Amino acid sequence: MARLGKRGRLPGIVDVANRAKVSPATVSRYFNDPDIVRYRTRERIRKAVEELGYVRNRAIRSMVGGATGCIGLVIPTIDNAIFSEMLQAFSSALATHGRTMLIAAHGYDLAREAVLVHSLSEQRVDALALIGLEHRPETLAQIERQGIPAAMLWNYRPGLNWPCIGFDNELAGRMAAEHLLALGHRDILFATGEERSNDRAAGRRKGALDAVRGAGLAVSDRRRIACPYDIRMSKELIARSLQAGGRPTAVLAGNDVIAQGAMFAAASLGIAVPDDLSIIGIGDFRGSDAFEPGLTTVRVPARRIGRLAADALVEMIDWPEADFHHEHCCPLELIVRGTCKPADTTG
Amino acid sequence: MARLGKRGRLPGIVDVANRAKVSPATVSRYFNDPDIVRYRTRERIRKAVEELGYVRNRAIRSMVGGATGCIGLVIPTIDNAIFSEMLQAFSSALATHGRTMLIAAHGYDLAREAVLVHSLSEQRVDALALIGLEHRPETLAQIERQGIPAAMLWNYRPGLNWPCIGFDNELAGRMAAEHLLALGHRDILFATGEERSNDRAAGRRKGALDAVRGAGLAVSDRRRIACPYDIRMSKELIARSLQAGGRPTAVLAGNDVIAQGAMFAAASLGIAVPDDLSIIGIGDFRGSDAFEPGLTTVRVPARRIGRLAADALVEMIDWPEADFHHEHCCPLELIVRGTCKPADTTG
DNA sequence: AACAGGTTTGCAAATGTTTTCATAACCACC
DNA sequence: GGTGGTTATGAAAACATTTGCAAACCTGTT
Repeated sequence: MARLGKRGRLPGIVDVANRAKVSPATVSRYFNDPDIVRYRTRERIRKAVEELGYVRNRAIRSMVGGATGCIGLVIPTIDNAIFSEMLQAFSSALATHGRTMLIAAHGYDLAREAVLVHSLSEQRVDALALIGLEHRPETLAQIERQGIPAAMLWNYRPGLNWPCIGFDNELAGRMAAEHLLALGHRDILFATGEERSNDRAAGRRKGALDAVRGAGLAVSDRRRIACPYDIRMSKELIARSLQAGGRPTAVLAGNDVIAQGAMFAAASLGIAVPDDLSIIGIGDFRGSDAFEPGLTTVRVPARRIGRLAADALVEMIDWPEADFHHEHCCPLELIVRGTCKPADTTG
Repeated sequence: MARLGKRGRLPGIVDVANRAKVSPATVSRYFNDPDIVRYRTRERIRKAVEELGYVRNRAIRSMVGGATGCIGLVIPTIDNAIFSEMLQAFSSALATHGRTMLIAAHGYDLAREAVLVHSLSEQRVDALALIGLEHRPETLAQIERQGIPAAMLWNYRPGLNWPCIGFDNELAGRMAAEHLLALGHRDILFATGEERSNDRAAGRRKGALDAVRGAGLAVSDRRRIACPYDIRMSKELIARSLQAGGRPTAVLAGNDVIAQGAMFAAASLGIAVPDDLSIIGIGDFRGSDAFEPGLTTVRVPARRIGRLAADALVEMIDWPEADFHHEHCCPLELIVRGTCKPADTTG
């Protein structure tokens, strides 16, 4: 099917070797361990490479048991403010290690995730990063069987037997809830993310609900809605909920996009934030600080996770014997800005 | 340096062949062109593959002139709302063709772009997509020498001798300006993107400025600012400009992020939009419609570009002889929402 | 001039897959 | 059972690189 096409035969390592009057072996060493080849020889090779426009084939190294320099990332979706911050950090950290990022998105479908992992195995990625802790058994089996170093990102649970770099999503939910409780809010609308194939959203909801229940409060079903990851849809859903009689005094949003939707919902209904309604988010996305008023939120260390994950995976590739225990639970931080104020307790 | 590590020897095609009592050639055919192998044989191979957990090595195919199934995308930054929409579309369109996306970000640095293209060549990507029309000569030379099918995305200029799929950035700027002019605005603040290594931002500014100058208006330097791609910084820059005496009646933002910054700047200064200030953006990012009021903007077909680009590249890979002339100038659309109203011409 | 010790280099085998060409198996029909 | 024409399979070469081992080459010392 795939034909050779226009690209005539590209120069190979032997072409370079011939031109530089050395053996292919030496050219190989020139690339992989330059220090062991003599300066004079090195210069000759450099020149030959330049004249021929030789580009070495890294893909092929997988044959000889070598590394391809590609690291795979399997992600629910690219089109997501907070993931893309992490992505950017991950990819640039990888670049500093001379690696490239192979990316595949499954659209919050764990069955598809399994096929993506398989497909990335076919490319012989040197390592693999997955989002979340919840995966199909065949996905995990595949990774183990292939012996690919892998890490799970974004979510954290102690005592997992996989490297994992993330934060405690339950804690995030709890922190948001506790802030609201501390401000005296007793009637809170929980607008959390959809939980299909998404253990992060589920964790946050659980944490938030546990906190308010722990405070002895009941949460009616009317006060719990699941929002998609989309400002406009969140806005509509929340607006509808806010219009139904008996308005809550606060909204706890599963992430900042939902929180932003909540702010616009309030604006569209003429509800003043924070005077008539408090709103808290989770994430602290870029731009959340620019809102008017600035969004109060729980900051998630997205860039940090990306960077740590890249470093950890590269370490696992370079020292396969060493048995690192990569388990980072990154700290969360409550960022108080302008969208929450004490509940009116005069009622 | 790179050791074999824990992954003991993985089963290869000959292991499968032995177990299935066929030759490696047949196993190869089983994967690449199943129809030509007899059903009974196919079944035997299927079983052997399953029992051994064999995963074929696509990376190695590059050796035999085959395709790796990887398509490279070189992008200024991943962490950008509008690119990530395009990215998502590109990657899922690629997935439907059974390809994976190798991604590399250069941070608006064309020198780094050149090294990324080289590094992607080393991975033997089957095709390459670049953002924008402006690139280092060595970048282009590299691509041509390697004979890699390539396309330039996002920007469009007719008569380029590279495949290109994008839209007319000058036109986008002009459309925005003309909308404002048609509403009677004569004093406009131009808050466009930074132009270092960014021909898209430059084009938009030029188009906008040409339009107002064509209408016989002069634009003072005070009315032109360059904003980074960041809501908060845009907000600050624009707020500062708005506070300097003689407030404009409208802001033309180089993209929706800047426009959103402008909206918050106005909000922070107590300036009513659109009553006291009109704002128009370019992009129509996800969420721009949720703002209060909804952002008037020029819609850029990000997802369409991603999809078309993926299709075009795959076509170029599959039929290397065919001389397609891939040149798509995607249409723009003015989306009128609530942030612009006629200028108060009573003054 | 010979030698020791270390540094550079070349040879050749090995790697996992595809592909061309030739051969073997199969099928339908006489 | 033989024949001709497909169709399915196998053998072997080719692909671009790495690497263990051994040979060649230096540099300085006796």
